[in-house]
Amino acid sequence: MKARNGRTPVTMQDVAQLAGVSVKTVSNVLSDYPHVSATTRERVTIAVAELGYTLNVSARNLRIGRTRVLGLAIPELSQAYFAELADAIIRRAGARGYTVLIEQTLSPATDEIDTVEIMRRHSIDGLIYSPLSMTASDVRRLDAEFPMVVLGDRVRGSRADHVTMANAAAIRAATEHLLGIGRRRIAVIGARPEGPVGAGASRLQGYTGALETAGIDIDTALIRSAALWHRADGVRATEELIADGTDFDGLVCFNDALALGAMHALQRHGRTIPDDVAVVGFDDIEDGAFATPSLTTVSPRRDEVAETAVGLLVDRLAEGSDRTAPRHVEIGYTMVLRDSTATGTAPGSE
Amino acid sequence: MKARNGRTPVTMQDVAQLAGVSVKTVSNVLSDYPHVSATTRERVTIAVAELGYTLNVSARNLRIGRTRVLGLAIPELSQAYFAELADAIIRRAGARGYTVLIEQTLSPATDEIDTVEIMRRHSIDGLIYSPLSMTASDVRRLDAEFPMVVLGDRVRGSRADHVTMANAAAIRAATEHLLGIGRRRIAVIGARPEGPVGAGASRLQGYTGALETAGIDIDTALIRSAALWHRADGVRATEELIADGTDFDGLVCFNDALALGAMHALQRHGRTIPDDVAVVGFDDIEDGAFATPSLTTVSPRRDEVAETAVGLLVDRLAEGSDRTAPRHVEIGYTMVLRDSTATGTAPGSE
DNA sequence: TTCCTGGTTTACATCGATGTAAATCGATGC
DNA sequence: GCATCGATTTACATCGATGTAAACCAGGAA
Repeated sequence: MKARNGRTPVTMQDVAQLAGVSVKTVSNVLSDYPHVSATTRERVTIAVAELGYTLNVSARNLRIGRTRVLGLAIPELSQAYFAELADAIIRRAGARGYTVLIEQTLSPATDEIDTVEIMRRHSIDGLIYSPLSMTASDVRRLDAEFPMVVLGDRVRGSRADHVTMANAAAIRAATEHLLGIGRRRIAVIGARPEGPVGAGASRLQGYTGALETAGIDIDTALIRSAALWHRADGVRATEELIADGTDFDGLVCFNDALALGAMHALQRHGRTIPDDVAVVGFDDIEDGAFATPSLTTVSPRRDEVAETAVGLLVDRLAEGSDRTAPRHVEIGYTMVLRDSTATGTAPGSE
Repeated sequence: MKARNGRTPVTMQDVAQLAGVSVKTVSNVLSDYPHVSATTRERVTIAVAELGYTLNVSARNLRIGRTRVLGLAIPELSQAYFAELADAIIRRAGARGYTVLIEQTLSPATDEIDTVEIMRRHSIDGLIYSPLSMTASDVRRLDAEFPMVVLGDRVRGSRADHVTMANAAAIRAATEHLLGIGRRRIAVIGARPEGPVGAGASRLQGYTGALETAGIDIDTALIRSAALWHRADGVRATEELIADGTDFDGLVCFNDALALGAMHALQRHGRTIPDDVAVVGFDDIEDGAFATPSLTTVSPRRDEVAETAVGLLVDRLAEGSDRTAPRHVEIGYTMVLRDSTATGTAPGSE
């Protein structure tokens, strides 16, 4: 049992032996315990280097009870918004000494299984959960007694912390921007077929609210649903809008992917943006800035969301207080004006 | 010590006690050991449910010596190619019972530190490493005696498995496609300022090779470098090309982000795609399909790369054989023809 | 010289699970 | 009735680290 085949199962035991000290002293050196003599510290350091010793994290995790790993559950990484969000979260978490384990909830395999359970199995310290839209089982998940931050809409009565976005206000501002440049027949893409839940519902409220305030009647022919908020859904909805002969000169999309899909479809059908149709999106993903024309959008301040989410979670983990009341932070938004709603000037100017 | 504050540190011990069996029996039930009587199994199952017991993964990891977590080190998730790759890898890994821990190597924080060391600290079973371009320290990393699959270019003499792409051949095909539609002044964006290393070098070879075969002289004014292969770099290079007064009617970009940035810049400067300049990219990210005009590109078969990488790694972990020789798989490519190189017809047709 | 003090170092128990090998048990075969 | 066999179940050691508390040790005060 002593002779190993190929791997290097060097333990603190081995290091201690080589350095001629106790295991605990090795541990002390490695964890920067202050009261270690310079001589000892050096002997241990050398022994560590010589043996190529690496700490066994599983052992430490077991002993300490923490893993310094955060889980991140998002619908799918291939959507730019989530990729950029994950990027931001990984960076923030890294800055605080945490690594991130990602689980995609939109995967067919994960579909039926409780994500939280899966993630827990990997002994994460806490979870950041960004549900696409809240389903019954999501709500159940949120009730779990587990350090968790939920992104998106708030679920009342849950024990989790929440970081929400000003969905309604932001889409309202976007809609008002279109009204402000003189558009009156404003279509909207992204309503949820399954009804008034989650981000889709709040965003729709923003749209209708803006129109009502402006004294414009809601035309249901202008309200289009989209199942997944992917580019292809934007194309589909826009083509239906065109095929139906619906007249529109403005388009509010509930995310940038839909908007980019919509722009693609519009241009394929010979409509000029923004002259024939002015388009606004939501999310401020990088693609939008480089699309032709560049896309006006609402930035939900992704970095601020990431920072807040990680902050809330890490705070909660650090505190000895297990039972702090759930906290809720709402992040603001910023309008990002670009060519897809530019007035007067040609799309080439900036 | 027995009364806990808020958490639930239910252990197998507790379950065993409640079910009136030994700890090992509980373990047996949970790990589906076949020789357990139905009665016992049920008693244990009930006790587990009643106490809300969850396995302590750290403990199991320590005992077993494996964590079922794979590390994935990529430059940055916010780049669509890597996001889509990560998506694919997470799915494949999930299908084989592994979760994925992501580390971004392009982060300023990680910059100086050895990624492999960081990741190891998190007790992953293996690592999939996708370096942006090979640096000296990268090569050192590859020498680590640790189950690892490297994506991209091959490093000779490394102990790691490699999954490479047909970089040169693919870009050659892309260039030949432009030649095929009659372009003769073909610019290229993506050469590396730091010299002939990695993917950039192979891809440049493909470009020059195609031109040479076609009997066209290489004009160095047409070869533009880009540091990061982001959209902004594509914009910059293109604008320099235009500002310099360089004449060109075709453009090969070493990835789609560069190409999308280039298209943006071209259109801003009033050039029509593909009539004035035909553009091809590389990666087949989703954005390309929805850009205006849609982008012709080379698909490096991301899913196949992901499947192969995960497969190689998992195989290696499963095998008892510690010292299999490093394996190398080269994945093919597929040309994806779209409007940015369409001939004759207007960009609106398909 | 003896006691005290505070910095160093160490022995030992422990985190929560699983592998090993042996004990237990009921039924079968002679 | 007793040995045997396979299915169940269990006691115990063990994975590799860290917390606790006690031992050790050198220098200064008494």
